[in-house]
Amino acid sequence: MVAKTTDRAQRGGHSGVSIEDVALAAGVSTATVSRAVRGLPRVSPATREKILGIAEALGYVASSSASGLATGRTKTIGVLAPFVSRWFFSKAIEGADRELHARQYNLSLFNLGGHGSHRERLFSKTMVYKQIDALLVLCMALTHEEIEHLQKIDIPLVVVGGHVEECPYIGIDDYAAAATAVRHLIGLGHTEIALLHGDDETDLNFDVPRVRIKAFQDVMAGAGLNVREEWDEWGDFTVLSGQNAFHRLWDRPGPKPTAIFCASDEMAMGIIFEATRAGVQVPADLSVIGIDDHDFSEAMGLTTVRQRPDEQAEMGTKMLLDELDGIAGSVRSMVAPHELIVRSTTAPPRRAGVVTRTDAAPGAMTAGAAPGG
Amino acid sequence: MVAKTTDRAQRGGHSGVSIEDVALAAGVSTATVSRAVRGLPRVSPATREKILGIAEALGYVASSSASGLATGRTKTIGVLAPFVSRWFFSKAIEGADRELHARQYNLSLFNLGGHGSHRERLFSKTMVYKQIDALLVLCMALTHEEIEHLQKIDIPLVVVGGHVEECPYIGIDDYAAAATAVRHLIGLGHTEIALLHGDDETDLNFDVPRVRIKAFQDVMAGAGLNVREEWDEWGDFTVLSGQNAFHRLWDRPGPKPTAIFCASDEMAMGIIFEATRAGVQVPADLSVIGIDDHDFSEAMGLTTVRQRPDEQAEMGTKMLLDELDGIAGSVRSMVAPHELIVRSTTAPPRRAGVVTRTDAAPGAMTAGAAPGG
DNA sequence: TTGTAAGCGTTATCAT
DNA sequence: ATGATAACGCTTACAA
Repeated sequence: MVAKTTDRAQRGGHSGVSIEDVALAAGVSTATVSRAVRGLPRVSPATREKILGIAEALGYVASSSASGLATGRTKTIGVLAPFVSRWFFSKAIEGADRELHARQYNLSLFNLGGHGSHRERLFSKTMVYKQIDALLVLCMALTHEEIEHLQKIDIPLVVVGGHVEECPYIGIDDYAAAATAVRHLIGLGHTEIALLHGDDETDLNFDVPRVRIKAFQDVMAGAGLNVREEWDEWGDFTVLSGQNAFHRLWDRPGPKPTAIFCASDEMAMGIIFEATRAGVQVPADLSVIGIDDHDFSEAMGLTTVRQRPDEQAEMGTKMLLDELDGIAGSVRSMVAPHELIVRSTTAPPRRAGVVTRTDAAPGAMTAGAAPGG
Repeated sequence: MVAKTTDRAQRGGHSGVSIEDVALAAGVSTATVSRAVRGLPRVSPATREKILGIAEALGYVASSSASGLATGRTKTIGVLAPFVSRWFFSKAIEGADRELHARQYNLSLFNLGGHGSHRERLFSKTMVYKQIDALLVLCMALTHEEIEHLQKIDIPLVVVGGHVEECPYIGIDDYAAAATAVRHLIGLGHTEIALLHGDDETDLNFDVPRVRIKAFQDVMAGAGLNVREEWDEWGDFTVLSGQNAFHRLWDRPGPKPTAIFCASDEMAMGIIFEATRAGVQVPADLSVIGIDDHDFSEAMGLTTVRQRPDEQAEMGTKMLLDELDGIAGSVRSMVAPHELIVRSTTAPPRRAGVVTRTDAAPGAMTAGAAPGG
């Protein structure tokens, strides 16, 4: 015991008071301190109170490394994300954190960088293995190798917002959500509808964009509507890619669509900004609908299909933690709700024959939010 | 050694292969394995290669708890943030992650919830103590008690984006940045300038808003310009608060400003959306400038003063890690650069006598990005 | 109710 | 260059 202090000093002196210090001060064994501070039974109220008081006074906090080593649990769950500053991901992280925080777990963030072959990306079990008790994967495009790695690590796992083969999954029904959006446009009377999807040109496992495309095509076909090859545009879910898509669409000669379905709100905003700048009025000349209900969508009046990544991640985290708590079977796939939110970027198309670029539709605004380029 | 397997099974079986398994398979001691896998010297090339091969084959990954216990370092740094899904914070987290990832550290995220007395908020050393090697605090308003706690934890600490007494700090010169914005407006010829600041009505330690207000007042005074009491509005840095501020400003009778300086881009966007909706043209009727250079600012054409939270956090993280690497004195305060980005939401004021609500200024857009509310 | 002591998987010291 | 071995601080049977 005296030697202890000496040893510690010799080894460079890890700071902090240990369980033994508390035990000594309280005149009990470390085992009792351990039980007391963790609120376990088998400690008399008197000793518990005494120990807690001393622990508090000494500023004792258990070493997570030590208890992790002893129990085999780190009380930390990992969150794997391709981005952190994009809407879906930052919201999801926030949601996961809520649940984690409430249940005294820590959140370890692993940002892998976007999906795409050109990005540097070292994903190995080394990163996460033995550091976390469970893993929440956010809408990642994963290679087969990565998926294998993941599954070898034998910890609870759930993916939010994108399917990964063989893994439990939480997210909206992308097909239904996209179909809802397209039907809204068709219901308004549109027949000339463009698509701005979010495919990335890689071979990665990421089916969200494809599912939304499929829904678009099916609904259009189901309504007997023509899908024009040249109105099929793509982006990478960002505002900028939406802006670029607008120009590709409008700079090309030929007829223009009266509505466009965008696979994300951010791309929809890009369309709107550039449309405005080009003198194309929304929704008079062009109806725009997205998917997400981004933080800015309400302010912009964007019609969209809402989803709540925070709630999805919160639910996923809850499942993970329940599983760790011994409730086997807690982790399972689940579909999250979506909801059509009609605002003011969608309206019936102008009647045919009306000149497209001059007068505003009744009630439409004329001031500019995207001041001269 | 044979007993080992048995023990493990008895105790519930922590999975995974240990250093001893590798040592056994390689016919060397655990000490040698430890040196080999960590790339330390004093291992012959031959044995090293052999060990590495076996480790790889067995899928060995060192237990972070065990090495954490042995070394006293967790190889993870904590990031404390009041929000994660707001621009500044998500960017900062991304920046911190870059540096951390590059140097093989983990990032543990602690989301404390916004500053403000009504929010539930349990911040104690318990949260972070003995779990992290260093702490990066993101622009938090901290109570005195919290600051004390922080300082008692004797680990490297740096705060990014907001001053905390006695702590090393990295961030832009808020006074200069705000002054730059206001001078730009004045340089354009504006004299009727409103302020949308971001004060929160709490007693917390958070001086960024106050510094920006002071700069506004000083520059106005220095230019001999009048600061109107009723043009002093506040928000909480969000788009919505900017929208609300616009209405408070415009719904009141009396003269209107020709320009407004907003303490953040998001609030500036709120102003622009509502101005547009109300038929107030930007920049013809109202010039708007913000601070940040938010992701959407370029798309919106927003004039602003750019700052780079990711780089600030990256720098802060680098300092922290250098300090941990034994380079004493690495952690120190530093001012990050800012830069005026002139886009298209600022222009000279209309000349007096011109009717305010009818015709657009030459070249200004007339289409609406905020379709009929 | 409390204590004893054997792990947990590494690292680091000191021999060899 | 390599190996024994004692920490590291905590948990948890099991004994008392």
